[in-house]
Amino acid sequence: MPFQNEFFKSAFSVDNIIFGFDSENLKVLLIKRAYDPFMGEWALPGDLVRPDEDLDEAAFRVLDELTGVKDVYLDQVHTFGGVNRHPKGRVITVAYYSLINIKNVSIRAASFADQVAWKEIRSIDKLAFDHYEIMQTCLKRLRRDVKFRPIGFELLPPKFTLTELQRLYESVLEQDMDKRNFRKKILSMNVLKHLEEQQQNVAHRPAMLYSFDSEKYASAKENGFIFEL
Amino acid sequence: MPFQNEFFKSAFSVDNIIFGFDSENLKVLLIKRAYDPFMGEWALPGDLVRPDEDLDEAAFRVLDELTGVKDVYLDQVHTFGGVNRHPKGRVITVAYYSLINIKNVSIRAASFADQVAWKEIRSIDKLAFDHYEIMQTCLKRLRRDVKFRPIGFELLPPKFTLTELQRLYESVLEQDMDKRNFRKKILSMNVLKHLEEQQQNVAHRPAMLYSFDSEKYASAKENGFIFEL
DNA sequence: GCAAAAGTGTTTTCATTACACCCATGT
DNA sequence: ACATGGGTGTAATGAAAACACTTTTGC
Repeated sequence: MPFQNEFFKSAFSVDNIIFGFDSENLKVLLIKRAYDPFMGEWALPGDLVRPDEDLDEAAFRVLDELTGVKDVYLDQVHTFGGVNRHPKGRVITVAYYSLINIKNVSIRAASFADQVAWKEIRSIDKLAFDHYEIMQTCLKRLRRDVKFRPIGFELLPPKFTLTELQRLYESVLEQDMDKRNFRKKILSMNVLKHLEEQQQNVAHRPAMLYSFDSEKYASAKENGFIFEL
Repeated sequence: MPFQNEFFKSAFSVDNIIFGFDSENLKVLLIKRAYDPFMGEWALPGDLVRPDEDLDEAAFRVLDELTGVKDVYLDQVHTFGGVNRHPKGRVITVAYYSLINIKNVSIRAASFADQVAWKEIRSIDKLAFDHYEIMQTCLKRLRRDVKFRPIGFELLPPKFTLTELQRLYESVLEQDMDKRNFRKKILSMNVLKHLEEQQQNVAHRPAMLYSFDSEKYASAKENGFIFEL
């Protein structure tokens, strides 16, 4: 299998679908493109992978440049390689999705973007390149993953109420859930730490705060426990 | 995001994990490499993606060249892009897995391989490049998918007995199942066609033959039915 | 005192598991 | 007649779903 030059006329990129949650709706971070092609249109943040960079590294770099956050949940989803997906040449792109707490982040325009903004998922109906398809694929993946892994917590602040957690799941899965059953189930999993702390300044009975207990989760998983919502 | 030349010094390939089942064990199709690097070692079949070829096309092509079969189940799994995964340059590879009926296939050596052979999964402990890791990732994926989609049938001949189907699931999932419960469940899904035909020449009561009924499955799926084993 | 969300158990329904014997065929 | 795998039902258990009222706070 000798290497021929024609095979080296291609490039690869990563594109990030960065999900966030604002206590109401599931959102995704988009950029307005500053260059052709698709100048002025909304697109997923992404970049070409550098020659000395692993794929995951590239995805983390894009995320960091845009949001300043590191150490977040990030997972590869799918690689899109249609011959004509990029008008300027053969570029295959590896799609990643990440989950971040929207409040920890002050987004900043990067070199490749005029504007950066959180957009409600449901309001998006087109994006540059094949990015709309990529977003839908990642959304589908998120919906599947969130039921089988405790990743929802990544979208919330460290301390949260059970109702916030429920709203998050309802928003991601686009289905309502029963309050009592939700609590029963999530608490029975024994992955939450019940804090001795309440909400402040709310015009109703204040809710107790919880945090995700990664130690409990790790040891439960050791014993064959499977998170499933 | 201008295109710079240094980004075009890389190549991408596809690698196929081709699963088969011989009524006993889960197997995977491997090649013995005819060229350096890793000449003489067992590896996954794969090839560089051609400039005018979609990723999926490339995966189908590799499969076809090796086995002569088309129209089989094939799914993208993950993209491996470590900087040094290929000793001769930057090559990222997109891994696919496919499921084929081992008896329909007469494997043939391809240009890039001396030998081609079905190897029992459990007997494999190393492969060229990062192919062992790739195989493990695909195996994990197969084990997950097979529980949620009716893909197991792809590994069997068109007509099969319920026991064969059960052995397949046991072999893929590496766990024994109860005969009565397995039958009850798979039959209650209503995706099998009960044929008026039996096994021949077996030294025991002949089993009834079944086939997968893709029409029943399609219409059940329309109505929100979810296959789950 | 009223609005707003928090918190809390029981019953019903359904799916999963565990389990043992007779049947049809080839040799 | 014996060895081999084929084929069948029921009872017990546990998980999921449905469902309504009291509590605490801010205004």
